[in-house]
Amino acid sequence: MFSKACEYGIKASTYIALKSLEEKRVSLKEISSEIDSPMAFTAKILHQLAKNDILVSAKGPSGGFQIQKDRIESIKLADIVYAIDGDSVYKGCALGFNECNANKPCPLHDKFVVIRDELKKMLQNTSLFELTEGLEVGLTFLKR
Amino acid sequence: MFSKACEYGIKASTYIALKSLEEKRVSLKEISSEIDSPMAFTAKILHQLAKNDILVSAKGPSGGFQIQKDRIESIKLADIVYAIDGDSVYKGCALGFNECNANKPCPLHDKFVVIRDELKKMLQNTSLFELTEGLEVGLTFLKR
DNA sequence: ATTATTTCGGACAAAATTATCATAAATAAG
DNA sequence: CTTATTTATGATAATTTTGTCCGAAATAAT
Repeated sequence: MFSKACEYGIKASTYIALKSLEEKRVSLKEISSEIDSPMAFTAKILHQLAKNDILVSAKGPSGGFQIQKDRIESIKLADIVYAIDGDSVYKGCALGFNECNANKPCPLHDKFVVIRDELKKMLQNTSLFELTEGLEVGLTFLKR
Repeated sequence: MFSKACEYGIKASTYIALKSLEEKRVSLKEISSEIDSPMAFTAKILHQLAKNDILVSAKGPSGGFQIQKDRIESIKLADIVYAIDGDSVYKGCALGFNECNANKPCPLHDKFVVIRDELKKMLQNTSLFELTEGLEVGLTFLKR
């Protein structure tokens, strides 16, 4: 469904959001340990998320990553997915056409668009804050 | 969403179904040309679908692939996807956990399950016959 | 029977994705 | 100012997926 990069991106962002809620900046080391992801690979993804203005990075001792507290509720999963995987999730054709639309649809188009749009809606409506809620009370997990 | 292999598998099966409706067997060459897919790679996928009892293959001159006419309506997309991609589409976690369930869910689990189940239902309810219908009347396409 | 055609099946190759490593750049702290 | 720490960045490697090649096996037609 999502690329590994995107999976790590969402997990990392969620963890960073959780810590940012209590004004804490977190290091790459802590992040990749807490979400159980390869450190160097995660670094690249975080860098990309920073470039896309989703999180803020700081170099040097006591540096790390953080999300502006007042944006944790307005940053949606769709923003993260878009920053990493682009719009493939939203525009992609089930059968792999570069273009596929009502005008010249693949045989699965109509049925697939319904699912794809639901996914899109879900990602656009789900904020980082929502994802932190379950984590905070130990109801959901970022690693097994 | 689906692997390339799966995309080709669905397209190929749909084309074979279309031809099988008029009692015609089709060659690999014709198939890969009609769905615009790499021939040798498509061969492997077709072979796998044959092994999984979704289509029938025949060697030798005038050989090729075919689907039993009376099964075109009962073979669902879910069968094809399962034969090629396994159950990852149905059991996969949005954030990549090997296991992810209500008991120990990832932060996105509840919202994702809704989408995943819709996809599952759609695939289980869509037959090859349905996909051929639009093709026959030139409303849908297998290549652009 | 021989031959031409077509799928079968394994080895191999290319491309894309995922992951690692090493070094540079920034910066906080002493 | 120096040092230790941490992110930034590009090169490289491993893995997975996608795709190719070629000979084997089957079989229809001559």
